[in-house]
Amino acid sequence: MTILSDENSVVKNDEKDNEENEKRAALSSALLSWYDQFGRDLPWRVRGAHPSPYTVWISEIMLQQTTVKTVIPYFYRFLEKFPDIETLANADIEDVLLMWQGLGYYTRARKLHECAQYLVKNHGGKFPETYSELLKLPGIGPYTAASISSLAFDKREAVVDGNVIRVISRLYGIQESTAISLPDVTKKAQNLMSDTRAADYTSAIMDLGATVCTPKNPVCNSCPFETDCAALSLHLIEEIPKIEKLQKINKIGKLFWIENESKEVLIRKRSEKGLLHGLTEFPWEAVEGDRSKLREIPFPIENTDWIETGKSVRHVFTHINLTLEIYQTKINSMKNESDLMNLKKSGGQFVSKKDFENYPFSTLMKKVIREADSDDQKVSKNGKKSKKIVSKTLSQFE
DNA sequence: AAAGCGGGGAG
DNA sequence: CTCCCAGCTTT
Repeated sequence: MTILSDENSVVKNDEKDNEENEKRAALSSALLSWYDQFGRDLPWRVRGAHPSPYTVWISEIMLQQTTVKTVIPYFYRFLEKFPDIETLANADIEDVLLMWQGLGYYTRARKLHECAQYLVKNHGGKFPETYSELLKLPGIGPYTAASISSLAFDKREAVVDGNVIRVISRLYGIQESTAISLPDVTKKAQNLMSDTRAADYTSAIMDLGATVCTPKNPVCNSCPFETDCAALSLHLIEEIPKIEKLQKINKIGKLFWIENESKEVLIRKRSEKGLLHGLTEFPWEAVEGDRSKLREIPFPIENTDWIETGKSVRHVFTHINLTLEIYQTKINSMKNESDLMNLKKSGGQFVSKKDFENYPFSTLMKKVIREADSDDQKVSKNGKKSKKIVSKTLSQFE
């Protein structure tokens, strides 16, 4: 190679870099113009100003794996009850869970509480501004660290979530046969980010993914990237990004609705580990597979009739399809004295129905309450009521 | 790197 | 029904 050609090569690369930079700047500018005109107005968003990090934080945590529409009422209620970091830090975790009930992924609420206490203890009750400091906080991962840093503090930190992965992988025509490379997407998203309007860029790319570059039926003729989108020109919009789907398992189980003579119902607290940990529930047991694997009545109470109500509740988790058949019984303090003692010893307690509102139930248990608490019995196909007594003695217990 | 973790609404 | 939404933590 001659010196001349080396110089040419360098010049060529510079020109190429300049072209790339201009291209990115043009895309970024187009995105921001689109946002100025079509961006959404959201409760946690302040046009022309930056929301507080607390506001951003609460909304971002709530929005994880759920939808804007679902979050909005929770957001208002939560901020009214816990208006700032210190109030949240001093709150009882049970009250935080109560505000969270029905929103799912309850670890988020626990980490929220934990993080507030951490901030009070270690950061003077204020949020740090940098990505790396934010990343150290409980419950805050790469996405939320970037979102707080950019939205509240206008730092140039690119968020990467499902929306961004979709927009970026389509724009650049990333069509991996396996999983999308997160570092690759992050780098491209970071490059695309505006130098001057970091916060607005974050809002803009999220809005684009949510309203235009949607998973199904994207509105490409309204997209600021229409003429630049690789996936669109390749006719691969519906194929990108490629998502692998996971296998679901079916579970069947029984749930036991036990009332005492005061019409109070037995509840208990779930263990602190695993699914729905720490939430309130009625006793239930489920197994994988079909109902032949179920134990008759795994809940040992003497001298009582268990009633198969014919009612059942079906609930779908991310990775489990669950069906619970509801069994009922009534016990009283005279006939079931030792049972009552055992139930209390194992963590059960009787609570009146109107006090249910003071306990954090999952949506699954709320379904149970709606079903079990209705007086009408389910009528089976042959017109007969399916309610029947299924067990009378302890001999059928294990 | 993979699995676990909720709930809801759109199509 | 299926898909997937402003992800994080644990193993």
